[in-house]
Formats: sequence, structure tokens, C-alpha cells
Amino acid sequence: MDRRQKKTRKAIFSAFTELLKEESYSKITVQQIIDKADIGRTTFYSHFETKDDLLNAFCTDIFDHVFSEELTKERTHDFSRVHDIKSQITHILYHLQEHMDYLPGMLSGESEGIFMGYFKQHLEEIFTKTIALSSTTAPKDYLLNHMVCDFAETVKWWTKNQSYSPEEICSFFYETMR
Amino acid sequence: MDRRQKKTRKAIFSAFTELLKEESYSKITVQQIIDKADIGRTTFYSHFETKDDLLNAFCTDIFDHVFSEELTKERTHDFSRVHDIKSQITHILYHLQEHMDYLPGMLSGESEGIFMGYFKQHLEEIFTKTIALSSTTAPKDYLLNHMVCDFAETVKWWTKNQSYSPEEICSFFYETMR
DNA sequence: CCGATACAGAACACTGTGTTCCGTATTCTG
DNA sequence: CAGAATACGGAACACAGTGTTCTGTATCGG
Repeated sequence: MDRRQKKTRKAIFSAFTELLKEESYSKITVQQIIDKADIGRTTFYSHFETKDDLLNAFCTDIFDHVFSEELTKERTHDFSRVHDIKSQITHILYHLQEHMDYLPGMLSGESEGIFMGYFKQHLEEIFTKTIALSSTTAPKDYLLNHMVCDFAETVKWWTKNQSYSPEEICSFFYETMR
Repeated sequence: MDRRQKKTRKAIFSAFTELLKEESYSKITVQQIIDKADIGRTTFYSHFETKDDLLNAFCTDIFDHVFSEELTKERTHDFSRVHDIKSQITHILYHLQEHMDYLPGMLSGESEGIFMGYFKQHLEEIFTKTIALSSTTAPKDYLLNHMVCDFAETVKWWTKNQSYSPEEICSFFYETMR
């Protein structure tokens, strides 16, 4: 990839997150992103077809990072040997904490559904194993959706109550989980 | 209220739900509502300031109906003596079933958050009692949000799996509730 | 160094929103 | 039932935001 392209893409993402800290996705205009990133209008549209396209690309980037098993080996926290789901969840919460500043702006209006869509998609992979060994009359389909939504909503609640630690949030989630 | 106003308001609401059966709220334009309701542009804007204003008024109407205790006495179903939460929930599910046809169009994009906001607001009143007598370390605030979201997401899941009865949905919810 | 390509800037068409003006039709009221 | 009040309809308008097109310039990679 061209140096110029990388630079521009980074500038757009950076401007996007900066704006998200101030206002919700819906209220952000393409022009604002262009001004903040200090690029031409043509340039923006040569990178992304629409504002929604940018949002999707952004979400992909974020969750590839947050759910990356590679990053498990980082030194920022020591969950290098993730064997059980509980520590895996705490691990994810630690990663999400780094994005706390702009999450409120992301989790309102039309962007919420898109962001949550990516989030739930990744969560399904994790909870599918847990579902397999549960014995209930409710459809597996329902249970999976239940757990995924439950965790997603927990994170959403966390963005509004940021005084809690990842470990505390994890235990809250486990207390109510089934 | 003037007869003309009632008639117009009804025509707008009717056109709105009809359009919601075909496409999501975000994609519906004011012009489409005007055409479907067969009214003038000026008339629409004398009733509602914006499209969002219509959505809010619509949600208020819906939930006033769905959560109305007056309607408990109706003959459509016999939950006339609602004493415990479980039957109360089934009662609500019966009411919601009547709106199933346009709910998918409502529960996507920007309208989802607004609709869910009203829904959760009403649900809080119901679950607050249940929370009071639960013994957990998690904050009451978290638990309330948990139960409200849990039920709201259950209903959302139901709109995508409409083959189940209100009683079945209620039991699914109870199996996973805590 | 040079061809390829990414960029900037300005102008443009287009869609959807919300407003204004004015004439007409319906309603509530006395 | 008459007349004032008001709700309605239609067309035109200004406006904001989107996405495109064009031309010239700057930067990159080989």
C-alpha cells in the first residue's frame, strides 16, 4: 500500500475517533471528517464510498484488534494463557477499555446497530462452546443470542459507569449469566 | 380535538405502519408518508415537527396501549387478574404480538434505540420490584438494566422467530433470567 | 529520472428536509 | 344556519448534506 494512502487512511480514522468523542456518529458529517483530517473531499471518497462504509471499515479494524489472539501475548496485561472463558472475557474487557473514550458516541443512533453487529458476530464464536453443554428447553439459537446480547449490553452499561474495573464487570456478568 | 386533526393523525400513523412493513424507518422519507397518507406537506409538518417527532409520538401511543392496565380486562385473553410478574409478562407479549408485522422495520437503524428507550422505560417499572429482593453483589442499577435489556432482546429475537407463542417466549425468558 | 497514482480544490447535480404564502374547505360555536 | 376560526392543500422556496466530475499538482515506487 502506498505511503500516501496509509497516511490518509490513518488521518481519517484519527479524525473520526476525535469527532466521536464530542458527538454521536449520526451528527458527524463527512465535511467535518474532511476538515479534521485536513484532506480533500475527493480523497475521502476515493478511500470510502460513504460514511457508513468508513464505519464498517473502522469496526472491522477495532474488533480484529480487540479479539485478536495474537495480542494475547502482549505485556500490557498477563492473560497470556487464556484457557477458560472467564479470563478470556476479562481479556476482551481490557482491550475494550482502551476505546472507552469514543464508545459512547458510537453506541447511539444508527451506528449502535452496526457496531453491535460486529461485536455480537465475534462474541458468538466465544459463547458457542458454552452453549453446547447447557441443558435447557429453550432453543440453542435463543441462548446464544441471549448470552451475546447480555454481554454486549453489559459493555454498553460499562461505558456509562466507567468507574468499575474489567474484573468487576466480568464478575457482574457472571453473576447474572446462565 | 378537531375531527380533521384526528382523521389526519390517524392517516399519518396508518401510512407510517404500512411503510414500516415494507422498509426500515431510516429509509422511509417524509414524502413517502405524505403520499401514502394522501395529505399535504404543510399538513404533516403542522402535526409533527420532524420524522423523529412522529416516531416518538408513535412509540408513546404504542406503549401506552401495550402496558395499559385498563386493557387487562379485555376479552382477547384472560389475564384479568395479573398478580405475578410471569403472567404480566405473558400479557405484555400478547399485546406486542399484535404489532409484530411492523416491528422488524422498527427495530433496525436509528429507530431501534428510540423504540427500545420507550420500551425499557416501561419495563423498568415492572422489574424494579423483582430487583429489590435479589441478593447479589452487582449494583441494583446493573441488575435492572440487565433484566430490562434481557427482556427487550428476547422480544427482538421473537420478531425474527415468530413461530413461538407468547407462553413459550415467556418460559425461555424465565429459564435464563436471574 | 519518469510513468503511475494519489491528492487538492472547486464546481456541480441530486436528494431530502423544513418553511412560507395563499386560496379553499371543513369544523365548531353562538 | 351563519360566520369566525382553523385545518387543509399545493406550489414554490431556501437550505444542508451527499456523492461526482474535472483539472492541475505533488508524491511515490521502480
